[in-house]
Amino acid sequence: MPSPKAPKPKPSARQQAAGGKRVDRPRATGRVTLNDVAAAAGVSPITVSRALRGTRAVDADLVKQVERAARKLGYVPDPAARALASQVSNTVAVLVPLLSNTLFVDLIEAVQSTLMSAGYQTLIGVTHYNAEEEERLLRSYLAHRPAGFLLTGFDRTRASQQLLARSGVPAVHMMENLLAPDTYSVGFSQQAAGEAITNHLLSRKRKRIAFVGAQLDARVRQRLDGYRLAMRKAGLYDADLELLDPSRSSIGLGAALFEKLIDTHRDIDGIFFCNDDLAQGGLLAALRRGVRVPQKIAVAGFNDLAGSDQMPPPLTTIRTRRTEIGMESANLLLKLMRREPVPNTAIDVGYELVVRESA
Amino acid sequence: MPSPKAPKPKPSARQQAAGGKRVDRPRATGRVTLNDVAAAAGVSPITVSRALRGTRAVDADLVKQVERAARKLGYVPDPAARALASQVSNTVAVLVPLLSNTLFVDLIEAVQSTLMSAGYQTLIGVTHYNAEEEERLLRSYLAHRPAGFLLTGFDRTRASQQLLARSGVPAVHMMENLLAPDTYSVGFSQQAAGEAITNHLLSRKRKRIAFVGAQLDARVRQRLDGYRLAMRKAGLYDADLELLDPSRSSIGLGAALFEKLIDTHRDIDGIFFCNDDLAQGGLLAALRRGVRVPQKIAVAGFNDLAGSDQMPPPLTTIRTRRTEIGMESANLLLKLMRREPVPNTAIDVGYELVVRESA
DNA sequence: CTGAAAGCGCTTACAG
DNA sequence: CTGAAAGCGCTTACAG
Repeated sequence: MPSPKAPKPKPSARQQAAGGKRVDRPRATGRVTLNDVAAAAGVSPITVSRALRGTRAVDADLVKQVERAARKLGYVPDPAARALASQVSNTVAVLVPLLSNTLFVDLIEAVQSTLMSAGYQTLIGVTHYNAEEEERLLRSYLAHRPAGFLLTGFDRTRASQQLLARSGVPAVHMMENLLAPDTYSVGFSQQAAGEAITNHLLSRKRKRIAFVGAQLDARVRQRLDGYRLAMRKAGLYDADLELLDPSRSSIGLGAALFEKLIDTHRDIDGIFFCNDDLAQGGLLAALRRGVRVPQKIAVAGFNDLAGSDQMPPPLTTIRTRRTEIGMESANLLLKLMRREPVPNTAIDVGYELVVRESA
Repeated sequence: MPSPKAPKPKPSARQQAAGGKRVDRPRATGRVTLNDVAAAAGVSPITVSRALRGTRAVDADLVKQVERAARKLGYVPDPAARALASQVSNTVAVLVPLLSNTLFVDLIEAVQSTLMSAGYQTLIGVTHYNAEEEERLLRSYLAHRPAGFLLTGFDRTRASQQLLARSGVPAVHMMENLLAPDTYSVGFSQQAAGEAITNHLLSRKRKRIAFVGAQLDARVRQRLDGYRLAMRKAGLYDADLELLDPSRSSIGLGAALFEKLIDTHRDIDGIFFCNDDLAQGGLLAALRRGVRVPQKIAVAGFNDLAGSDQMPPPLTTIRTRRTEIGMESANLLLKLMRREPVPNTAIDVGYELVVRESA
């Protein structure tokens, strides 16, 4: 019986190793690596790493040498190796409720172009206005060691909040503002904007102004708060004038809600739709039903989406600065990721009342 | 003078090592690793790796043991480590021309949900209909060792094509079909669809049918080809009836082009807009100008986008199966990534003529 | 069916 | 300002 403790062939392997580089088990990838660049430039790999990233002082001549070698060899850093070694990727995760609302598309386009020029990738996650789905996405993205998060709004699960806090990954919240320690946001007061557009309808001598809302997410509810405030201040608030539907906002839904409203409330003389797609549907339904806008009913929307200026009649609305919010959010996040000092924790970009013919 | 060759303190470090685990230079990450799970389950790390991935046969009991340990410890695999070791990430890059056309948003939503349930991440790149931009994105994504590519259409730079071919990364082309070896696509014949909607206008007794196109990308040109074919077959083709504008498609542009067209061509009795947003703008402009649709001019669009069914009058159009294309493309790519046999290299999902009141 | 060793391509932490 | 060594957390390629 051969002893299981018989000497292993290891010593000979060591002898081979002593003779030069071991060549067994090579996992050739064909990729140009930092080592290749280092060899070509005649420096050590760490110097290449530092020269290319510019994180630490490297002799200017060496930097040039390294850059030349890297360019010549067509070197492209490996993000996976980088992420593994440094424990942080170059990926920023952006979480939005929906892609079918052009509002968020504008936001994303701005974010993506700003982050891309700074060398970051963007991972887009769609939460469908669902806090549980958001939590799931957060968990999955956290495994990728994102460099930062760009989130929409503030209402998320307790677990999501803890996940974010514990991870230490910098995050910026878009579209709303909230003053709280270690909380960064770029947006505007949804409530103030809701109040402003309601006040505009009031200034047009309207007394029976309805609020039509769909989706009913946090931001819609804040606009509703603004509407209530304005109506109460005018002494005209009537809970019966609120038509709230949790379904997804769309042109078709706007048309349906408009018809429902005018069939049940014959005295209405103004409508504030919480989003432009609803308002567009309302305008088209009014046209079909022969309801004159703004003479019989003044109509206002929110967000100033594509097509609102072409409606019959052109829609009065609140223009939100999505592109600006996207850019500012990305820039703020960039600073946080680089651990640079940040002046404001809540940037208010404001909004704009756009008066057209519908109100 | 102390000798520079004095014995280093290393031996003592080695003695320490002999007494247990070396603890110098630990880079604590706090992360639960494969090793932790292996220790808890009482197996080797490779067994954990195999048990969790299900790639190779592992004893059923061991698998359960490992899964229990992983769950208990809250183990989440590290994608960066995985990508580095296996030379392939779990990321699929999706390249679309634009996000502001809901067509592509529908496509992305379908793709993302299909891929996510299969454990893949989606990286979305926007090319802005620019082949150079696409090439840049391709290069940057290739560095991430994507598991697969989902591309829009077929017209890209020569360099992009070579990049793709050399990378060996599987790719599926969406929205069009092309029969070529090692080329996978899910879409429909843009030309046939363009011909079909033109034929529909012809069936409505229209003789002076204009084609209004914007963007003028490959797919729009194919629809134009279909229009020309139908008009020629009917003996009614007139190059003067084509209004082509390279700017980005929008409702506003559609309105402007409609007005330009009717001001210069008083005999037109039908218009095929290459995209629904243009057609919607045209319909709204017709309303403003008092041009009756379809009595005076029949109007048709393409894609069946949101709002087309609410237009005054509802728009006749071609419904494209974006969600189906997205799902089928993702499923096809999934098979290619798993190196499973693939039956068809070009899946035609067809299209649908939706007749409403505008034509 | 299971495992010990090596390696993927970088960066960190020290040291000088 | 520059570098040698170790390590990030996995999987591949062998071996049994």
